[in-house]
Amino acid sequence: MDTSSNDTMSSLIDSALARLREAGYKITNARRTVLEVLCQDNQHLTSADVIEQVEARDPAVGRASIFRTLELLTELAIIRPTYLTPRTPNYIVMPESGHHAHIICPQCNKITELGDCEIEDLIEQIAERQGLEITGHLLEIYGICPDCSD
Amino acid sequence: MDTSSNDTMSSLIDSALARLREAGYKITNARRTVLEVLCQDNQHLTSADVIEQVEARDPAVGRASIFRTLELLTELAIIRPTYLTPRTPNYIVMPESGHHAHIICPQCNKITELGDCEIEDLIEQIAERQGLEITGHLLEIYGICPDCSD
DNA sequence: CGCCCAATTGATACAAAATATCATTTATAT
DNA sequence: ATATAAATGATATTTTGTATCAATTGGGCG
Ligand SMILES: [Mn+2]
Ligand SMILES: [Mn+2]
Ligand SMILES: [Zn+2]
Ligand SMILES: [Zn+2]
Repeated sequence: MDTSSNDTMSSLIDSALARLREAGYKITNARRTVLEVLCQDNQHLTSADVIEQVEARDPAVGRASIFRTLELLTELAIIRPTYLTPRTPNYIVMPESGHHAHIICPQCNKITELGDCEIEDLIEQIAERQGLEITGHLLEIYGICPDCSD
Repeated sequence: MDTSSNDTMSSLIDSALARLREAGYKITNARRTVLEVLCQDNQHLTSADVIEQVEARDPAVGRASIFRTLELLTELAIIRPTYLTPRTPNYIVMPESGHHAHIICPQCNKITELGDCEIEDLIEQIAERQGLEITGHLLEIYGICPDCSD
């Protein structure tokens, strides 16, 4: 049994539940089940993955609640949506340099583009260390924008 | 008239078309129209945005071809999907530190997680410069993985 | 502990987004 | 110009996400 990673997992869940509670939300069966699934070490789950695994654990949990929970957890910055395949997300034109950096406000979704991301050196180091040919990068910074920060 | 930005735009399109051709794909009306829309300075377009604008330019272009083009352009790393709202994308559990960094292989979508992203100093500088309260960041590096690089 | 009650749920119906299919068209090499 | 595989667009279908609403439940209060 992978006890140590179970410990990490349950502490992740506990910390998430605490954040939920602090924000004034109830700890419900649906939310706990979704969190249990998300905190298992299989990262990068699609909504379909989550639905499938929650269904397996507890068929009584409804689809709608799963989506609602994913949305709520995202709002609270407990989870972050990323992408692997080109689906619903927004598209940017990647310049030939392959560099893009921006700030996203988690409240209003406003984007502040950063012309220069200034991490070329770091990228180089990582490339060498990993033995990879690096084609580009995206640096996303999450920060409350002036409009939302009062 | 915004001639200079038009120039940049058309050179962006030209470079994209060249990459398409080099990869052995045909330059079709549907693909050119989608690229024209994407290269206009409205960044961060959703697929719905693209469909709408392509429809406006040329109603003869079919929806399916728009999706196919977005997928192809992504494969060729000409565009990159990003996200704003929590939709189809994959979810990761964000640690309390708010830091996450990984490498994505554009070919096979394999993810290599990076424990330490080492850009705390840079983030600090950007925070000060922009006058923002920064809550976290995601650094994505695109690189062909060993399995795909031959 | 046992009420209370707003918050949350799950079932259902619905809307939107994306994909599979396939006969027709078109870009490109010769 | 012709040949031919690649690509297209129309259509049908699936998948994904959302609105509605009566029923349930978590958690504070007595
Ligand atoms: Mn850069
Ligand atoms: Mn970091
Ligand atoms: Zn904001
Ligand atoms: Zn790969």
